[in-house]
Amino acid sequence: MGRTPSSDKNGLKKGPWTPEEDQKLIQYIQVHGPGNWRNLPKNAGLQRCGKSCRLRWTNYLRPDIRRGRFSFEEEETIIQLHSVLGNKWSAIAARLPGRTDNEIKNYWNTHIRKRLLRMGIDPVTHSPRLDFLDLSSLFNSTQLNLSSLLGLQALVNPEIFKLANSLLLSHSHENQELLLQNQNFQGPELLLQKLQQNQLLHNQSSISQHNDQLHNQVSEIPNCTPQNVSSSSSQSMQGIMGHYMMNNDQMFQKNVMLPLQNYSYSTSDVSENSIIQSLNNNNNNINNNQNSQNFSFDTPLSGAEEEKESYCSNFNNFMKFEIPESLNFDDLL
DNA sequence: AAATGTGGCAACCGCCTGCTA
DNA sequence: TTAGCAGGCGGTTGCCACATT
Repeated sequence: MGRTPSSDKNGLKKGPWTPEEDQKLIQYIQVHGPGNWRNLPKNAGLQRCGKSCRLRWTNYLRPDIRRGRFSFEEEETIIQLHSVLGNKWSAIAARLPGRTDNEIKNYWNTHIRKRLLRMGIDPVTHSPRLDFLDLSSLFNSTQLNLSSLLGLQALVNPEIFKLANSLLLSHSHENQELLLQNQNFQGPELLLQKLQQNQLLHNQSSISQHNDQLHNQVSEIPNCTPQNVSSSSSQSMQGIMGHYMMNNDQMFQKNVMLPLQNYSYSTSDVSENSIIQSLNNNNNNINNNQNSQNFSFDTPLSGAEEEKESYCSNFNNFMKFEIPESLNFDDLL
């Protein structure tokens, strides 16, 4: 693992550490502490640069390192922190005891990031990627206003559009004016951008008030029936989606943005209480397995993933969509 | 069984920041 | 004030293991 053992021009060894080197480093630090990293290798009898010793110690040998799979809670924390902090791995690691920035970075790049991409979520902005469905041409070629957008109601969950409309009304009259008056509507990006901006800019009390409304409205959404979903993106939605159902402030993103990417809708018999409960229990232990469904996946699930799949199934059943192959948007608009 | 592709991850690289003389 | 240095940080590399063809 790692790089081929080699030496640099100063005769210092590079590449993977041997057990003997690890032992030397551990023993030295246990006795003397790390002290000056530059002097450490010489004092410890290691043919390594100080930097290499420091990295080996902080990323692998430190006794408080927690190794093994990331738990569901850890993964949730990483996603949430990343949505706020970005690629500040050390800052994220500071909130995950026993995990190193390097480990978190690797986990993000090899697991979380890929899954977000499969879900059509931009791993940088944590927002839905509209290129996921490439609707730009559709919207650019059609004069669009809010009414026509809401005309999609026949195709998607009507309650979601009701929610979207309600949000537009409650958040800002600007939205309506923008959408209804702008005959040269620039496409879905603008719509979503404006909606998100208004969501973000709304003051705290309004958000609080709005969250209550959201709860009431979401609780009115009829029960849904699971439907076989063939696309990989839909499958992966059942995992990380857990994060996006956690935060009430992100409800809008989940209930409005994501449905816009997934046009076909079907209802299922998920418990509305379980949805609300999930929304109200961010980062708390949730063991609501009564509505768990069995799904097939491309790869075996880790413990954390299995936990998530079960945990998220309620919401995912609720938010399951398909894109009909024969869909003709011109007719709809 | 061999070749090829892919995922995972430890380790390296180079830039940045803060401290100190 | 500034130059030098140590440590921190994020991005990238490249090998190994496993899966797929």
